[in-house]
Amino acid sequence: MFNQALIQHLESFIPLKENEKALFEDKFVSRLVKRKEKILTAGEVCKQYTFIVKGCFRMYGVDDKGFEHNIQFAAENDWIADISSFYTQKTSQLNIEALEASELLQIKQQDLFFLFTNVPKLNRIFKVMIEHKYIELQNRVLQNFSSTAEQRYLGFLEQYPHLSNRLPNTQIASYLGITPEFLSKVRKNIQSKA
Amino acid sequence: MFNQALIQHLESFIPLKENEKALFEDKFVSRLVKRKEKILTAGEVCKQYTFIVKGCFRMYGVDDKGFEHNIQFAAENDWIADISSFYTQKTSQLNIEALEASELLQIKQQDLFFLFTNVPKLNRIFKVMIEHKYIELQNRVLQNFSSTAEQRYLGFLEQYPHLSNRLPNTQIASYLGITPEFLSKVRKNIQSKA
DNA sequence: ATCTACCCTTAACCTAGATTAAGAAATCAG
DNA sequence: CTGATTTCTTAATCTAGGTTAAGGGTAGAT
Repeated sequence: MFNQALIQHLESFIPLKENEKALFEDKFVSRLVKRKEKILTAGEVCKQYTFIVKGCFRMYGVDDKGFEHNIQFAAENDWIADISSFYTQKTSQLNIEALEASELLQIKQQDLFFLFTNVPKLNRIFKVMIEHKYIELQNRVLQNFSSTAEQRYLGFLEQYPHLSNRLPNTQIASYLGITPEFLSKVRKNIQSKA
Repeated sequence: MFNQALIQHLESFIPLKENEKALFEDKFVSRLVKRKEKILTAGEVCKQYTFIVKGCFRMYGVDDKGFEHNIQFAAENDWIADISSFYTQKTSQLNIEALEASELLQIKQQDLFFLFTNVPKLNRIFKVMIEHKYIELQNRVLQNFSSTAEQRYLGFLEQYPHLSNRLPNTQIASYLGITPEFLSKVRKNIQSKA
């Protein structure tokens, strides 16, 4: 029995025929990962495109001083991959790590390309998906520019209410580009206003 | 006679047939703009996808204190649009302004969608194009995280050598997220090292 | 060719956020 | 259930980069 979460997600874009669903069943591989387990490590090539059935991940880079910087989070019914490395097949500068014990479905590059050829409507779906990802990333750039740490934190709470009470503050701080200590100060300051 | 720059650019992805080229000729509109002229103003919907034949543009947002923040530059043989607004047809938060007197080719959303339908390979071209844009933006996010202003400036010089000696420092500062005064300090500091 | 608007730099002072340290609270794995 | 690890917070001190102001240089429009 194939996982309904993925099919439902894809059909939220365009309905699929039974034989198309069967092709997916064939190519996606189910996998369980533990908390803190990495599904991509910097220096490797990103060979899998991952759909998250259950759980939560972060994608992060490490700077020259050894500090980690979260670029994005992803949870249920979302996709995660280093798109740059996946499409260019060059080594990735990024890591993808489970923040909770998670369940996922993965497809290899060559199998995804097979599906692009044999299920043409998948091109449209993935074009729209990457457009969404692009827009999300652009909003992130915009938000980073235009705000103090407090404004960015409030923006984050608004944009990711389902994640904000699920992620440790230390991970949120890393996403916002500030230290956990300063986030603590910011939170205190917000509370004293309310 | 149709503009060769656009055709050459598109054919760098996939060769086109004569009748396909004719369709482009029909749908793209040539336009000249002066320095400082805006081709998109925040609050409007981005209705045109723009190919730059000659000249140079910046895309920027304005924060709540009235400060401008450059998100990207684009010059000859590159495309510029607020992809978010263009695809969603919601009002844009961004402005696109000519930094030099420029020559461009524009296509309206409905005409581009017409071409997507009638020249199917254009879907592939635009999928790859947006993948490139996504990768560029992700690199920008990564670079912003991982560096001091000096490192980011050096990274900018490396990544955009053709633009760095063409743009006023004040625009570069806005891209890097620092003040022109501080960029001046950074430049001085770099020189005294060399 | 020249006037005007923009651009670059310097310097003195100021603030948001980093760093370090350390204790209390929460969460995870066995 | 319990010890081990992670997480959250506070506070003192420090620094990268912002702000303001002002002079000189450069490039665009007419």
